[in-house]
Amino acid sequence: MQSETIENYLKTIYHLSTGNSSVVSNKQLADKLNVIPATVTEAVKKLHELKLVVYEKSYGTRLTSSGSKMALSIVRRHRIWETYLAKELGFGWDEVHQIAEELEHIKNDKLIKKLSEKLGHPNFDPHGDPIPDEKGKIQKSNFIKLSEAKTKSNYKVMGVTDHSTSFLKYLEKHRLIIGAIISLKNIEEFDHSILLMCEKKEVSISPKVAESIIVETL
Amino acid sequence: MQSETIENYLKTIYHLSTGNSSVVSNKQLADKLNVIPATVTEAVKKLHELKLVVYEKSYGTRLTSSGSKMALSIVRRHRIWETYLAKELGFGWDEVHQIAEELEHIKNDKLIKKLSEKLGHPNFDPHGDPIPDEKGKIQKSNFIKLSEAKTKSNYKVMGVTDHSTSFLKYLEKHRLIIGAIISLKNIEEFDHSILLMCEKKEVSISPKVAESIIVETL
DNA sequence: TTATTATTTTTGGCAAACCAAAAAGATAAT
DNA sequence: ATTATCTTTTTGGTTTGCCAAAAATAATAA
Repeated sequence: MQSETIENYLKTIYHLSTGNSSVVSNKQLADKLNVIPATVTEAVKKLHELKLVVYEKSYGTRLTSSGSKMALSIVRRHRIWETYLAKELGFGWDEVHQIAEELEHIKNDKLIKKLSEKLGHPNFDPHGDPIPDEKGKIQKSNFIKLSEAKTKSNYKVMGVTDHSTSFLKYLEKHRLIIGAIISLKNIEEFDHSILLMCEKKEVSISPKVAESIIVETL
Repeated sequence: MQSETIENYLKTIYHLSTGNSSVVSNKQLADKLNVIPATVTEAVKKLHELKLVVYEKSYGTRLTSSGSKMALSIVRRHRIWETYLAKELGFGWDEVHQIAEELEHIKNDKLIKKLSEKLGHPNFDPHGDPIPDEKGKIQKSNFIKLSEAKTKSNYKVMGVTDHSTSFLKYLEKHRLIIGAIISLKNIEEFDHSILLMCEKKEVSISPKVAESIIVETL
């Protein structure tokens, strides 16, 4: 099995199994990898033989510890590159993912070490996702999208994922700028719009807007 | 045909056809690419269909203008990366080639543009090889091979044409590194070996070695 | 529970990139 | 010019990663 294929499977299994159940179905993998389920069946069998996953027929697939270790190293490479592209080369947050999808497959430990060093060993990438360290350890992030926030909690605005001028102008108007402290008052049941306090003023924002604001839990 | 395979063929044809005849044999390609000649026959037929080369049975292969354009763009990517790895990340000149072999296949014009910009649009890589510009134009140099140098003249080491790690290590040992000033003392009549002074030490090198060192006349 | 739907697996097939061995063609040596 | 040698091409075969269609299994709904 080609190393790039293995890496893409492991990475995808990793992403699908964090958050939800640690067992991933063939259908889920097929959808993410843009192949048909039959192809996945073949692949996970091979990965099982390589002891990178545990695959149980008609049940699902989960990473072994060595598969998990490998997945974390790919995620590390991906996020280090994303950070590097953004910080050192001035790429926008929306451009870095696609390029990092290719760069992540270059296996050269020294290269990643040098990149990380130059960046001052960052723990989070430009999207706020945590970067696993050399040993695969992940620093837990307290950055979330405002759309995932809970009522009666306080947050600090850390960034946006939509850089359009109109969106930034909108935020400016409501003082929802980087560093602003906000307090979440209510989430409407029927449309998930959010009512919050920002600089002693009440602001109501749509779920679409909340999706594009990154906040830190205080 | 996979784009990475195409790129490796085009690049290799390009390297083999500059300097010598512009027509490259299957054997030459097979040796460089570590495949058997039969594999090359198949590949060049396909490249011919793609109009990237002109392949004539039992004669050889040469690049078309579109194949040449593509080859130059790959060479550009390779040499930009080599320069970047050396200058920005502090890799040694003997390490950069191997890593660039992988990085060169990432096709993203903006990425190469940004790297080149950050380096101040260099015209030569750490080995002294010229970097084609965006249009494929190569800055011509008046560099010569050390094997063509004359006695009692001074030269500056500008590059090499053999990028093997063992060769670069050999040069490193004798301080025959980029920028080194050498003074040619004598050329042996019977075997054309060269005696030179480099950093106040006498060094004797074989014609084979001299063939792979590029120098500038001072 | 039985029918319907969704998922998974099996089977047979395809294209890419390679190899080994044999046949054909070109080159060089005597 | 006629071997001998080297290079090229052909032929048949492999592996990898994929797909399509059908069969088997599991999950869901009536």
